Amino acid sequence: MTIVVTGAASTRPIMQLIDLLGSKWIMRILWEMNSGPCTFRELQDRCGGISPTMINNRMKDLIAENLVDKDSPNGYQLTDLGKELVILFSPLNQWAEQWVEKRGINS
Amino acid sequence: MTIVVTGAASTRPIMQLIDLLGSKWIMRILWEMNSGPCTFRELQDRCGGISPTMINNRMKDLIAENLVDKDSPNGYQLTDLGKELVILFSPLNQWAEQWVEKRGINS
DNA sequence: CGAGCTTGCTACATAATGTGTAGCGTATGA
DNA sequence: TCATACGCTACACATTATGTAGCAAGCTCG
Repeated sequence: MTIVVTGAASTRPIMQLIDLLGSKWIMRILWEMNSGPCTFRELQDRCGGISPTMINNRMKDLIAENLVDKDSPNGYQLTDLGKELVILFSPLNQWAEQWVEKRGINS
Repeated sequence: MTIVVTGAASTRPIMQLIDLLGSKWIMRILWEMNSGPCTFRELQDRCGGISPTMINNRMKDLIAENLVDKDSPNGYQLTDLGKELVILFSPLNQWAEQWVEKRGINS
């Protein structure tokens, strides 16, 4: 068996997460929601005018995954679990800085 | 620490990264490549039979972004920069474990 | 040499997914 | 009552991914 990675591929949590995060707009939405609760339409703006169809579908997904909450009086907001996830993005933020620097030379 | 969202959205490094990682298959490919250099077709297998068109396009992207290297005698492999990025995924791995646990209760 | 294998990769028809825009029904405030 | 903002839907159009077939180049082995 060549798969030494740990466990069976498609059922592993990380694979599910990768699938989720790999859906278009999901990471962007999570990132934008980190700056606080917001309405449907404000979220649309924060994401640069993404279509309402998309917002709606993605929010359904995120709610189903327990990363976002809708019942609050403030509109949509991250759940605690969601917040924990987004916090893990910040090393990516730092990495991205140096990535763009190193890349910026040719582009 | 709070992630301060300032500046023009689309030009910020993190946004570029989010765009990249949000492309279908990119995270999966990066993750799979972490278990070592491999050929085009083996990578296809690791990713569960993804289409060659997709592999080819994504590898072009990853090479252009300086995350993957093709000229090695071993086929495709992560660059140092690529390795650094994939390392940042491991907290996600841990998070995913408890996410699936907590989610499993209601579903 | 030459048959058989694997390699990276392309072509292209079909299916899936995302976009853009208009607008509905409800709430809220003036 | 009228205007405005809300969450959300409908739907035609565009973009992107999939699946399958197959090519040209490079082994390897008799």
